[in-house]
Amino acid sequence: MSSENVDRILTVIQQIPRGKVATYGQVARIAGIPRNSRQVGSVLKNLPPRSDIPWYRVVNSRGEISLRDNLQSQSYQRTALENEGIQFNGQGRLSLTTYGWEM
DNA sequence: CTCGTGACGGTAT
DNA sequence: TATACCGCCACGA
Repeated sequence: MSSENVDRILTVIQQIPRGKVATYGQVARIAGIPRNSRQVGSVLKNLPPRSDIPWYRVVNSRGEISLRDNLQSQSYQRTALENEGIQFNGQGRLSLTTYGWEM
């Protein structure tokens, strides 16, 4: 993938305000690569551990954390979001009211 | 070059 | 609600 797209994807994610979340699809569209949300996940996956990119503010279209494996990162993401006031329901999904960024 | 894979998403059934 | 496909495309085998 062109570093161009990678840069745009990261730039978009950095625009997500604290306490709000965006979906992979939204990030992809805004970054200029509609229907290619897989690339967003791919980029985040390759982020260096110490990155200052708020990757945890990116969730899937169903409002869930998309880290099937790695329970470590999974709980880290959930905690990070809850620390920003974002709430989860009993099914591990976000309350719809927590969206608010370009929906 | 071909294939399988995947932090995804939309539509159809 | 759940399962099945399909589109999309970078990446590595």
